Amino acid sequence: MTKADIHDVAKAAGVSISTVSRAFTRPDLVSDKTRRRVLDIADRLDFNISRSATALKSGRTNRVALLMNEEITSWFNTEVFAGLESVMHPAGYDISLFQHIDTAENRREFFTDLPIRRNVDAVFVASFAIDPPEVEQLKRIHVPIIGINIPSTTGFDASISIDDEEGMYRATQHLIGLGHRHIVYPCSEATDMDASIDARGRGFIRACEGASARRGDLDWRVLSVPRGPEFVDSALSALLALDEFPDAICCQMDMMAIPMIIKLERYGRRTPRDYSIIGFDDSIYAREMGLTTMRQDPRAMGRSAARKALRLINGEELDAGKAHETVEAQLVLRDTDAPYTAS
Amino acid sequence: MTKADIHDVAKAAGVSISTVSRAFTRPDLVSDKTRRRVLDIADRLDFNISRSATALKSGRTNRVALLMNEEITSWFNTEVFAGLESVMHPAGYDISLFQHIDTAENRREFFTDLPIRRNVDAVFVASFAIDPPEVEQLKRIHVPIIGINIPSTTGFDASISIDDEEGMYRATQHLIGLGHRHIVYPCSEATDMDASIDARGRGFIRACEGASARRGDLDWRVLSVPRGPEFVDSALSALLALDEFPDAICCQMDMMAIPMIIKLERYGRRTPRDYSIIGFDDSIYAREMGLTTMRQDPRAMGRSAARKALRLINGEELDAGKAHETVEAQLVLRDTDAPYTAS
DNA sequence: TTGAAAGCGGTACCAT
DNA sequence: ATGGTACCGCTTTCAA
Repeated sequence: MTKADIHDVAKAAGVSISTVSRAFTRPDLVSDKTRRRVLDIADRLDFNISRSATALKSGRTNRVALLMNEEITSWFNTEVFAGLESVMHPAGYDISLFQHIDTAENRREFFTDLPIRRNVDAVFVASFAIDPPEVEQLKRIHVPIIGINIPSTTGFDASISIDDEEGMYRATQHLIGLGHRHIVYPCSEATDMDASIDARGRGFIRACEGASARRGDLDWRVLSVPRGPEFVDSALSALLALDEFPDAICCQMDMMAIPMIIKLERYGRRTPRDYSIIGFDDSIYAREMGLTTMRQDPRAMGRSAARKALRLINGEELDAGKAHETVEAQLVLRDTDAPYTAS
Repeated sequence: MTKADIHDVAKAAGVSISTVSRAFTRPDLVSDKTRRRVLDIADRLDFNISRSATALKSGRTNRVALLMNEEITSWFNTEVFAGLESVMHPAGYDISLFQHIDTAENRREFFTDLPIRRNVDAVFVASFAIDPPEVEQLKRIHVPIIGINIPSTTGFDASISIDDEEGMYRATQHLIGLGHRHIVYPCSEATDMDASIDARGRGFIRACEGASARRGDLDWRVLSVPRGPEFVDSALSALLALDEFPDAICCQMDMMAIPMIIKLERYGRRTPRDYSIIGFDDSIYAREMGLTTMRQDPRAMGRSAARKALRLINGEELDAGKAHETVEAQLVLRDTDAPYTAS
């Protein structure tokens, strides 16, 4: 017995295939009795509407693309994915994931082949910059393009981004406000890919330059180390190589701050007794560590982006001025910051 | 100008739609010259083969389902997903994710509605137990069912699982071998869902009972605390409430071990000076923490499961005895274990 | 090597 | 409320 199709169900139920179809997709157009019988028989026959057929007929694909810079396994990317999924899945969409749109080669391959062309109903771009020619190529697929944490909204139909620059500015201001005068910003080197990270560095610098101009006694510096699995150790050794250990450390992200706290403890440096440290993200273990940090909520961003996408797919207008959204990071005060005390 | 379809391309290239189709899917059947021209024009017209149409015609869906107990955001689930994705995506498959198949209600809903019926080419079940009636329902969709970390292979066409019981047995043996005689196993309460977790507890108990029988001087206990975001704090307070602080702590997972180390440090308990501790998973920050742990590689399991699925989808047989695989966890020695010394 | 045409499994318009 | 039917966009014989 091969799989039953719509005709088998129609026959078994003594109705036409139109009625079977309607019983599934427009139940209100079918009499109660008929609908119940049809659905019952369909269930018995293991029948279900084919998404491929529906997609073909409707001209939609019921699929969206998600472009990511690196891997989905990073905290940020996973959360974004979970947020998108929580809205798109119930709406009947699959998410087709394209990771590692990061190296020049991968990018070129993706943007010239454009494998998603005519095969997705929307495209999400998560946390990387695409340059103008790439935007142009993307637009050729003629579907909404929604950005998540993107540096420029040019070419995007909608977006939601965190204000990294302002967030890190406020984090730095917080440390300065506590009286710290020797502040270090350990970070992995800027890439032209990860705009979020770069913006954070600018926020740190702006806060420090402002404070310096106002008071003049601020000793601050950026400790830039190569990217890679060893970046924390690199930052750590750079930190320990300084003439004087800083009062305060402003971290590019929690993933820098958390191991750093653990390792500094092994060198006898304890927070907040010996130094204040602040993270960025409020990601895994931040709460357990008691890490003071700037919280962002990538899952909520994913949800918001998904809702915008659904509206655009359905041809609805986004409320004026609501297409592009910026959200602020929130300072979460915990146990790794304290007022400066001469030691 | 509306989107070009296969006819537009055919016309522009002066060939039939058959030739356009073949130029994409069976390039070898089309003359070089023709193929080049067709593909060129297709590109110019932003044309691409429709996956929906291909799927419909071929009877395949180019989609697989992934069933998860909780959320994709857990370390294990993310890694499994990444592993599956790395194989399935290049093979042309989307992964349709079904999270939270955990509560009785969600399960019932999923298994009776069976929304994936006739709409996926394979089903992956990640780290939860499905009971016999549920297996029966799943089988009604008549596609391969592949398990990842499942307690029983009954009803599955293929599977790959880690041997949690043996892994935790060896972890415990390691601590006993170091001379520790007072060992505690903090864990969150067993559920009938998460079989991995339960098996680990059994491994701990088996090791302890064995050692007790052999030598008799072992003081061991399981510290079971309610699940939830506070489970580490619950375990910690239970631990500190013991009459005597243990020599060694055997953790159900790294997510228990890592915060515990950090928090114990604040109570003056340092590892490995005051106690040994071992984790399970080798997940995030384990390396940076220097945590001695049992490593598992869920990403590799995802890849393996995906490869099995592709073979089954293509009607190939799996090598005899290779359908169901069990892998061992690996002991990773780092800095949180040391021989027992009277203190 | 290429073209014509019959479906794949539905949807939705038009009748009744 | 229900049925008949053209068609969605491609794949694949079968012929030429």
